[in-house]
Amino acid sequence: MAAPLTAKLAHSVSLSPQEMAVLAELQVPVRPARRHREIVTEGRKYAELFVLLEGMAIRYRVSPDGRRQVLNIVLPGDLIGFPACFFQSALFSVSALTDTYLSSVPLSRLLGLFERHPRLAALLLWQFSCEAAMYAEQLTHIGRRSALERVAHFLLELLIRLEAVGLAEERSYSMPLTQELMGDLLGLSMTHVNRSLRQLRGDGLVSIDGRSVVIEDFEGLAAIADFERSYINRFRINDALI
Amino acid sequence: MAAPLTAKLAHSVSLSPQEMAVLAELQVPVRPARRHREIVTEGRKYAELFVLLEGMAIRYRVSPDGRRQVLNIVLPGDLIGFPACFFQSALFSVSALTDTYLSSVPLSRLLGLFERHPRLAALLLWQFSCEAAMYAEQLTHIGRRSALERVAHFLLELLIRLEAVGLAEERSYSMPLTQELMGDLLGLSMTHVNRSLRQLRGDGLVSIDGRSVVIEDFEGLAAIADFERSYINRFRINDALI
DNA sequence: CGGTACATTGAAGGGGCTCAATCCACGTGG
DNA sequence: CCACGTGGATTGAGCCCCTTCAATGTACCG
Repeated sequence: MAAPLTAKLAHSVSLSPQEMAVLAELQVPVRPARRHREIVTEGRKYAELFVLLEGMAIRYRVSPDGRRQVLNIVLPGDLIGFPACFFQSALFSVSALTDTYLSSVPLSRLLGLFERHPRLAALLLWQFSCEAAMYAEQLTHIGRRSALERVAHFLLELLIRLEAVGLAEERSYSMPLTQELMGDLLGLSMTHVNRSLRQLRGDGLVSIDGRSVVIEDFEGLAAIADFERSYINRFRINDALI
Repeated sequence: MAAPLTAKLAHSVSLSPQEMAVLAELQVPVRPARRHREIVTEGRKYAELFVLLEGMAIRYRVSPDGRRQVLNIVLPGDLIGFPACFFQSALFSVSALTDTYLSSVPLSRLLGLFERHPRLAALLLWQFSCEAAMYAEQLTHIGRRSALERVAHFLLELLIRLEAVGLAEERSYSMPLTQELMGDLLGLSMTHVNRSLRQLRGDGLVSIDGRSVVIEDFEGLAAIADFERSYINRFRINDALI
């Protein structure tokens, strides 16, 4: 099993051998969670964070009347359990999209890190910030964009995020979500997600065959979605921190 | 000038005199920001957090084509600048709704706190979690609820939040947002916000006269909005932290 | 007194939803 | 090996919620 959290952080800062050792300790022991299994359950109490080592998951919330909102997708190296473990009970659930491997970090150990490894603490704060910022981004998309814009943006954002963790080729990847889940993520009905995808396909911007997605015209999609090339850079860490 | 951050945290945990002293230091010196002035500007770099001591503000984002999304409302005692100060440049702006007073906390001082006052650090992490959780909540509202539900929920949520900081009576408060801003917050057009408010007024659920809002039928609104009585408790701190 | 900010209301159109049927791939058990 | 069930994708028809555009009212302020 790789150490995706280490890899992710090493992209942004250079880690000392000691820091890498501490991070490595956060990523063991490894434990599996199978597809469709809940990793975090809304309403339950947690005193730990999880590191997603392999596979994918979604954060989501189901309202009493059954409407489901997917908040975002969790990729390898991401932390699971912020903000959940800071509350008396988790405010939303996390469910494995594929078979996954996780490690668990007790809250006490996390807080200990903050005392003893201030630089790592800053990096973890930054990771928490990324999660919060992604919710805020998603809010602007759902609140103010048309269905076609949302779908186009989603396809590009996923390409960039998957690429960053080595799960996509230059212009293609395997779609982890069903159209129904895409709808729940984008605030659309499944039917309309399908129609939007059809239009993008019809316009030659993307090819979809089963799970396989090929971005045929990045610029064309980016123009529809108002997608920034430098998407990933928006989340760059403040160098005053390190 | 009061110390609203101290007051807010003291609601959840009992603070030692020393901790209260440290918190007090975070809330000086005081500096004003007038109505409509930007406190944080998207794209700029920050190496500090702000504590909102008095007045209100909004977090928001404007897309290149002019569409604006208000993320949420900032009340006294709230921290401004998470997640902004952890990034190379702020991802969204914060603007004063009223004349406000702020204090500024350099990032280095914040990180120092994490080393020297672990319990306060945990409380600050919890505050960050609250902000992230509120974005996630807002996502589920905008993504999956009708206009009437959103407006009703907003009116109740604001009542509870304002009450918690002493800015509302038991069932009335002064509305800090224009209908246009409500629209930008709820992902609706201003026109439709107006119509939704009219319907709620027509049904006798709420009275609105100028800025003054009176919740005439809490239960009726709560039924429409699927609002939980214990809204504020959802964000209760994990007692394993303290 | 004119200007600006905000609220209000109407009319008309469309984007996205609901409901419903169909199709396809796949796995599973008889 | 086939029948069947299941999960997912696709497509059509109709409609309604919400948007856009537009006009008007009203309070406040320089």
